[in-house]
Amino acid sequence: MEKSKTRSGVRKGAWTYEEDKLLKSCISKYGEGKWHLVPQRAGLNRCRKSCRLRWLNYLNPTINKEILSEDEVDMMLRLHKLLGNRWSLIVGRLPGGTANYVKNYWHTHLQKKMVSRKLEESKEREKLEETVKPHAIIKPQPLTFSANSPWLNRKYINFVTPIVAVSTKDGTVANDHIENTMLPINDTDVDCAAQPYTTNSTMSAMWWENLLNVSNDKIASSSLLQEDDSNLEFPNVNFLEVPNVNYSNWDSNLYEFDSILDILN
DNA sequence: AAGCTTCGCAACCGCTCTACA
DNA sequence: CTGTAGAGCGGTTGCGAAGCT
Repeated sequence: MEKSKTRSGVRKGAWTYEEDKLLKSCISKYGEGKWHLVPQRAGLNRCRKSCRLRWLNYLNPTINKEILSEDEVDMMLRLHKLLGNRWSLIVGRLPGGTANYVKNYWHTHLQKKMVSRKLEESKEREKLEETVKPHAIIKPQPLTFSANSPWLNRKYINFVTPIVAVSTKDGTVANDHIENTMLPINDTDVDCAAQPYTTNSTMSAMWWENLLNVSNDKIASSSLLQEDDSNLEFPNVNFLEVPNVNYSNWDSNLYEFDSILDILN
């Protein structure tokens, strides 16, 4: 650090006891803030930034100069994970600290800790990957039908009953979707495959058989089908829309997010 | 004991944000 | 809307103390 003066003649470098005394008495007299006036008021040959920094990082009596406890260090790690290098926000949760102190502490103590922790984690992950073979996951696949499929051809499924009431977002039922409509297997999951609704148990069993035997090239996701009608191998199929989406969970998630922000602010 | 290296922290710098004319 | 000044923040620097050889 240069102990010389700047071009404008303002002093730089370490603060002397006398300078500290002048700054302290100035702040106690006029209070914090209006830093551009502080050098003049205090009779200091320092820039306003330097005065502010000296007060906030060193002279302010609210600063807690004790060594951080384990809990506080743990809190700092968590907050840093959450907020990144936003020291002013982090220090807001660590009473008595200063942003500069927290920043310094992070760079000198915790950064290494974090690096070594990450290294350990990646080693453990590598070990796991060596010993544990990944499972082949068999996911249920949605089913598509060809236009000639007997399941959807009226001459074969004339016994199939009204197939399904197609809900609209406002909850009304569109009766003109009766032909070739399909019930989702589970009406809470719009991504699931559609199953023709039939009162005939043999037909139902055959449908399931068909589902299990279907070749991969016949598989398409229902979401894809919904995105673009041109992809429909079977364009007349209508899928149930979720009639009333329950946003209560979303609301509660938003509430939790707000709570986090409240804590941080 | 002397010289060198490492570490911790105070302080500076440059940039962004905000308020106001 | 734009320009300007003050305030604040995060990155970086460099001094001095502590530790090591």
